Amino acid sequence: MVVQPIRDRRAERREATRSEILDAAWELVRAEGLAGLSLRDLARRVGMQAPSLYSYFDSKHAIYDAMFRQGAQEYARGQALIPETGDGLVDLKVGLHFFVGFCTEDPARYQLLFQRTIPGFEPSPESYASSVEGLETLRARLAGMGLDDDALDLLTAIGTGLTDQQISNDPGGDRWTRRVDEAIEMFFAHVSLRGPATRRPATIEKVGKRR
Amino acid sequence: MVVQPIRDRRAERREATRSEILDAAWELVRAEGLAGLSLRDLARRVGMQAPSLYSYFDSKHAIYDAMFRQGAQEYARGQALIPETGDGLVDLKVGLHFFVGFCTEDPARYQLLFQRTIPGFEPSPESYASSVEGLETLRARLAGMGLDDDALDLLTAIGTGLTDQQISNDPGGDRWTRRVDEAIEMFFAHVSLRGPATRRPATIEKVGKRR
DNA sequence: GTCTATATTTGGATAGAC
DNA sequence: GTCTATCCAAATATAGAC
Repeated sequence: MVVQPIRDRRAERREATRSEILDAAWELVRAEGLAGLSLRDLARRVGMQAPSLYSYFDSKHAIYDAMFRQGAQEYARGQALIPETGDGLVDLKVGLHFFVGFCTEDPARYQLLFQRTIPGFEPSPESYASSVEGLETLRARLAGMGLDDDALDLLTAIGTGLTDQQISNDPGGDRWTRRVDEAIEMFFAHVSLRGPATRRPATIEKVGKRR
Repeated sequence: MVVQPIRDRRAERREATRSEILDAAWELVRAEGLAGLSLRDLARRVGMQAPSLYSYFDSKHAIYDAMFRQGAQEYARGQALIPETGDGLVDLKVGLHFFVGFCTEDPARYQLLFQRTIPGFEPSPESYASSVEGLETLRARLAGMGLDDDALDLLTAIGTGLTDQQISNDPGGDRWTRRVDEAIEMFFAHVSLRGPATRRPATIEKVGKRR
């Protein structure tokens, strides 16, 4: 028989309020941009005065950290839920649709998780661990298809490239997201060509101009 | 015989100071991040007090705008200087090396030109025109190779993807920049396959999770 | 053109009453 | 736990003397 642990109503209440604050914070950054999060505005949204927030979070960075953690967990959970068919091409397409969709549906979250543009903010080790989880799931799946870390790097570049162009140059549209399938076909054909032992063609030297 | 225009020494001096201020602004954003540009710091770097800057620029945004214009002109000039061999594969490689090199050598400039993360800042029409120039050059070159705007969009996604991953996850390194050649080979093989009239395979539906 | 002085706003954070 | 009051710092921008 399972012993019911004693409920701590105070702790439950506190958690509920924390969660409410975080929800409001997400709303705010979606509207004002990630850097536009201010404690005054945030407090007003939940019907508090700014100093009251300090009963729930030690600092503004602590709020960012909790948001980072939430976002990373959402990503890892979504990633884990992607069905696998065994057909590499199909699985890659579904996977990239998930990634690009996840990022473009909330650019502020994308910025927080993948771009790190908040000056002075670094996720705590625990929060960072959550973010590694999603990438590891992806790495394992690719490995199952016989693809190594080099292929992973190329794939993530394609994913962030489509995402970034979509967000920067056609927000709310689908000028780049609609090319996910084509991009995966291109990638798939490419990695299908090279076996385990491959030599790379000669490299062109970098042509750059200094200011 | 060419008539020498009368030199306006005052205007020359003024232009020199403007230029000096902009140089200092670039140094500052490279060190502190694009959003970290403050008029106090900037003034101190050129031996002025903050209000004196208003003799040269109407506002902080005007400084960003001048920087945007400079960056766009550098990009357009560099783009125009890229030699063409007529060998499509080689030309694409050289072109992407230029783009990725240009972006990664100065992430703050990349952010200003291509990502638009400064809240409230939009380049003036004249400055924006400079930025379109570079992209148009690229478009024309691709057209010369028989590649349309769809191919252009895919190529820019690859370029910004490699750039973004490099800057975000391996700053100063070459984990992604060293894959430029491979990425172009992948892209080239892909666009070589489809002729002018091509049908795309069936599309996989988007799999997304809402928060 | 450059300065000092200042207005104005806004931000994060703390002290202490209740 | 929540509030008022306040501190402190930093930012852009303006006014006016020199």
